[in-house]
Amino acid sequence: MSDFDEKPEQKKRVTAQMVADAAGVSRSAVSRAFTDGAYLDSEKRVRIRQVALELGYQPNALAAGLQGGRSHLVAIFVGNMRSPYDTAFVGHLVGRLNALGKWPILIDGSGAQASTAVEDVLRYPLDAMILRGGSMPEDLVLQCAKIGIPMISSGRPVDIDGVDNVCCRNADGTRSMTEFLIAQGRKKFAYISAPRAYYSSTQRRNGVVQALAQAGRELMAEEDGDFTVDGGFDAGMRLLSNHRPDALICANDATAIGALTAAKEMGWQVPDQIAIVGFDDIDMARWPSFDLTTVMNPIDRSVDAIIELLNRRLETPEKSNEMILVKTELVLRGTH
Amino acid sequence: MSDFDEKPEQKKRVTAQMVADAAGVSRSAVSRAFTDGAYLDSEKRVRIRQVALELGYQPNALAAGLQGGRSHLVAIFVGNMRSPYDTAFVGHLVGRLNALGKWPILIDGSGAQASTAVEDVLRYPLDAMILRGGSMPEDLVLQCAKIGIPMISSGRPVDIDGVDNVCCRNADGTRSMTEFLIAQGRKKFAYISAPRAYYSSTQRRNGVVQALAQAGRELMAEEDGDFTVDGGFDAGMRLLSNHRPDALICANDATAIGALTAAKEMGWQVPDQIAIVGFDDIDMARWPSFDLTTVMNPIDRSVDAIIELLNRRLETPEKSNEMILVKTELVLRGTH
DNA sequence: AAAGTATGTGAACACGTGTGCACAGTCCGT
DNA sequence: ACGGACTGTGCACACGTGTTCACATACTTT
Repeated sequence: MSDFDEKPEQKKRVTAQMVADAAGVSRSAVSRAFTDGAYLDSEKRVRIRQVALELGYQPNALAAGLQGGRSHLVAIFVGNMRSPYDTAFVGHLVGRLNALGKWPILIDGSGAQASTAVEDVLRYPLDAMILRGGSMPEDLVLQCAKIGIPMISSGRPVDIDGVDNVCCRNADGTRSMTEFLIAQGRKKFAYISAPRAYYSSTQRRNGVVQALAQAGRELMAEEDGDFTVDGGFDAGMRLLSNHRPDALICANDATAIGALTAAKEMGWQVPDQIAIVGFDDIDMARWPSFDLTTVMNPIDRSVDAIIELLNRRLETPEKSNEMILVKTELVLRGTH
Repeated sequence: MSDFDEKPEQKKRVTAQMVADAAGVSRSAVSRAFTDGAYLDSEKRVRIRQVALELGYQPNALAAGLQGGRSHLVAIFVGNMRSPYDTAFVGHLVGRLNALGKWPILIDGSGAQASTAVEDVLRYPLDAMILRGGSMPEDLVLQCAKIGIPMISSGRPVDIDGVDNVCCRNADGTRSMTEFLIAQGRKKFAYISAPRAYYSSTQRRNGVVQALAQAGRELMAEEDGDFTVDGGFDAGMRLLSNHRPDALICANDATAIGALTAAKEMGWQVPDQIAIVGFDDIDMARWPSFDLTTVMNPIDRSVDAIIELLNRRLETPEKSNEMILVKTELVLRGTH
């Protein structure tokens, strides 16, 4: 019947005490073997780690986090998991956080249960909370701030104590794009926007209007999109049926791709009759079918900024709020 | 000088003991106020929760998880954070997990540090680990299995004890698509694949070959792509320069979109001269510029299956492995 | 009125780890 | 030879919670 015993069905997690017993040392020694900079005979350290490896031991992060230090957990609230830009953004961010030894917990901000999800995740002592686009209800932001969780918002500035911001220079981007198109000889400008709730669309529109005003011009037409390809397509159809602009600036790339498709379908020659440009420089903008001229909203630089702010905030929790503005760049392809 | 005291700079987390003191009850009562099904006077319960709300108290999930029950943490290993299909998949999955009260920790499998990241995240007592696409090194899979962490793999079957699988019927999908195209009168078939390392590409190719064999035919041409639009574009260029097929089946939608663009650029009439079809039905397949006929690889049903397997595995940890096969559907649009 | 039962609550333990503190042992300088 | 500096290690405490157990109180039954 010893066969029965041979399958211990080890379901319990291996604990430091078991390693200590197996290696003939105290539990403290095991703990020290896994903490850098702790006093421990180096030969003993390797022996302990060897035993730990054989037993499959890993320090329990829950117990360690309880200890008072950092938990290494970072929540990411992402407003729209469908948007190509946001998903690409989150992809980069996750990679960087992983490399830093931080663990990103994702919260889908588009779901109906987003508020309760945020509320519940606060049961974990988070190192930080990162907001990507979308809008987290203000009372939740305040609650996080009250609890003392560092927050970093990207894509929509949040003016609350304890919240750092990373934002791209939206107006600068569309302003220089508009100036470029004016210099190129374009005269009749139109804009496809996004709902007012999207902060960045308004900013981008401002840039266009400012550059036009500087040149003594103004928008000849305007339509409402919704940051999606379908929305851009519909808005493009409506706009190009009623007006004949020679430059169409869109609130983002998805909108521009939709509008570009609509224009081609209606028989417009791009870029001969009309320039159509977007904002963001998502992967699809580069696809040969679109070859979209656009304003780059640099993901890598924004993520760098987030990581930088995160490190600074963890270093000095009481520091004053910061806002890092990320520069845009014109990406000149085939639609201007 | 009382002003000085009024700003306590409360940085420490509120603990159950503080709530107990403030409410004039024992700490146990506070704990019970937050656990469903615990004996506690209902009037007292609401009073405690009221005090907790005012103080901003939330039970510390780290300490609670230490208690022995579930940790509610679920790791998601995602092979490629750039792929539109995978990111959409993860988006859905995150939403569903949030609604279930599980917290998804993301691991970027494409980074160089992916292995150590997986190793490190195992310090948390995870409820489960979900693999989406990509390939997690086998030794890590075995390590997870040894520790006893339930694993669910999606997109690439893993035949290891303790690993459940969700997989779409790749071969069935391309087989019925091929049969459909044959019935439609197409005769000369070509295929653009992905590297052999991608399990699903091989399966999809098999479906094509089987359907052709059934009709007494075989592939007339074949090129290697890499599951990306650029790869599909290049492969399409090469293939269509040297052959004149009337049906081109691609390993996934991104490849098909690239090939479609190449075909149009070379002056091919789609679908009159050639049918070009993909696999997955990503958002972009629906975009008006592509209007791609494809095989739907249903994300919602796959995610449903994952959630189902997760629940069953948590219910009965010792149950035998399961494999759920997800049915595909033809999506007939404009490129056939 | 006594005995039994239902209800509510506090004390104490367990979870697994990091670390301050005290102590043992070794090496060096005078 | 002796005191001091240095190195290495175990003990014990703290972290914040869920839960068992015993106990106190109120209520019902014979």
